[in-house]
Amino acid sequence: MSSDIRVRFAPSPTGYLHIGGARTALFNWLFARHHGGKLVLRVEDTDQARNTEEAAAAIYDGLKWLGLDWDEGPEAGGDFGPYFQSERHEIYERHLKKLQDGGHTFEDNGAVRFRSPREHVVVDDLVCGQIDFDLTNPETHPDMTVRRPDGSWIFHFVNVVDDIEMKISHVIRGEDHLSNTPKHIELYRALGATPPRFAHIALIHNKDGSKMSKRDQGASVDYYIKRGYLAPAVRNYLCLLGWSPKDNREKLPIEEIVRIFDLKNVVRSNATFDPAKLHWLNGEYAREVGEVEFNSMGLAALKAAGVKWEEYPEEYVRAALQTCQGKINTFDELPAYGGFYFTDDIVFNPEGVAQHFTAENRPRLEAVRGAFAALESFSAAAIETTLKASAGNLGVKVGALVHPTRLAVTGSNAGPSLYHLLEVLGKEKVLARIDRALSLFS
RNA sequence: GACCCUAUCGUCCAGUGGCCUAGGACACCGCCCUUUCACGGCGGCGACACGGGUUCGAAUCCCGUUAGGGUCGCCA
Repeated sequence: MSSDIRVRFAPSPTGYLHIGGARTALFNWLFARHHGGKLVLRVEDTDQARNTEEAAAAIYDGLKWLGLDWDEGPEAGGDFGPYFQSERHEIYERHLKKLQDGGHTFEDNGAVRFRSPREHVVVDDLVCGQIDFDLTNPETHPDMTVRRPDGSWIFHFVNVVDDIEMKISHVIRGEDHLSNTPKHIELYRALGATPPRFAHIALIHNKDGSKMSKRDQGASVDYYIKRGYLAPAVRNYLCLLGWSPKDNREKLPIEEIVRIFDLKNVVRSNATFDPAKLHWLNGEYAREVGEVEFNSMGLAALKAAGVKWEEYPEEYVRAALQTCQGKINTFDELPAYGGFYFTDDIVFNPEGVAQHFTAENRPRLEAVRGAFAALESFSAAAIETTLKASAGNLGVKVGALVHPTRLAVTGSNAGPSLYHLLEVLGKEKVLARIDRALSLFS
């Protein structure tokens, strides 16, 4: 399906993809994909920063990770390039000439400024509705500069020129640009162009209500990549920030969101980023990913935490990780959750020790050890049967044996299914760990 | 300060004049399930910022106030 709909994401190369920018890119992407239009990626590097390519690469990485592919732009090419503003001087020059020829500019200390027509401008925003701006007063709405004395360009101008040249039909961007829009519209008109449709989406805030900025933890997409979040989960969560399917569904496949996405359903008020909800959503996705993906994500997280799983047999590693799936929400929780599989140097939880390594429990753990030692097949089923039989013999609840045993073998009060974890660990290791734990009893 | 946007549970969303004693999700708290922790199930806590209108009837419409956010750059 072809369409004249063309949208763009136009970040400046800051070296990382801001979560708010990601959401803006996402909404542009959804809009483009929904309508069968095109998404253009344009790098706004008018400042001609040194390492533009490198800094921009970080943004590509973030977009790619989120699965937001662009149809035109860096790495993709296209008929409306170049896609770096620093390479578009001639184009800006041409439009400036047009502006000057039309008598829309004046010089001010070497800078070129655009003379506002001084009228009311109505912005008909797809999200915010019709807004009437009164630009008649130069005191409150000064004429904007278009070009500096040193020849470099001002954002507003190049932004508008590029959108004209790239035939952008819809500008979907952050609400922080809403107040600038009437000025942009004046520029479009002075350049003889029809303004695109605008859609300003509300900003994303921190818990304390402040605008999310680079300083804030979790403000960069990279943060979630490093912490082992799943891209579909982060993307799904971002969709929910300012948009909803209107039927109370929270977890939706991206294909479904593309299908039903509509700017009409975009909320007008600011949203607060809620890490807890993302954490939950990620867990929902982590529970349903395939074994292969779960394990590879898990191994990456273990490696990042310095856990040396490479020294263990492949089958052991695979089985160990599988006992953890369904239990953790994000992969950065894995080292603490299942790290005991990959070291014999168990660190015991102090509260657990005080609670379970008691004089009363000593003979119980010894009994468990004895029963395990006598086991032919060290399978989860056999272990369970044995442990329950031991509890029966001792006249105690199963829990009275489970807790000390778990603590002795893993050092923790919580973890994967005890029976399965013991099976994975194997008889030899289990007995050795119980012996060591026994020596720690008060 | 001027201009603009916004205003429903702590948070994210439903709700567009009567179906609302306001619904869902996250978080939190109970109970159940259970070898732990999770998951899951059940239940609880919890909001229409305030004041005026309009209307037979307002969370929903209008005005004002307050609050939050944004923009007013030779930053992007």
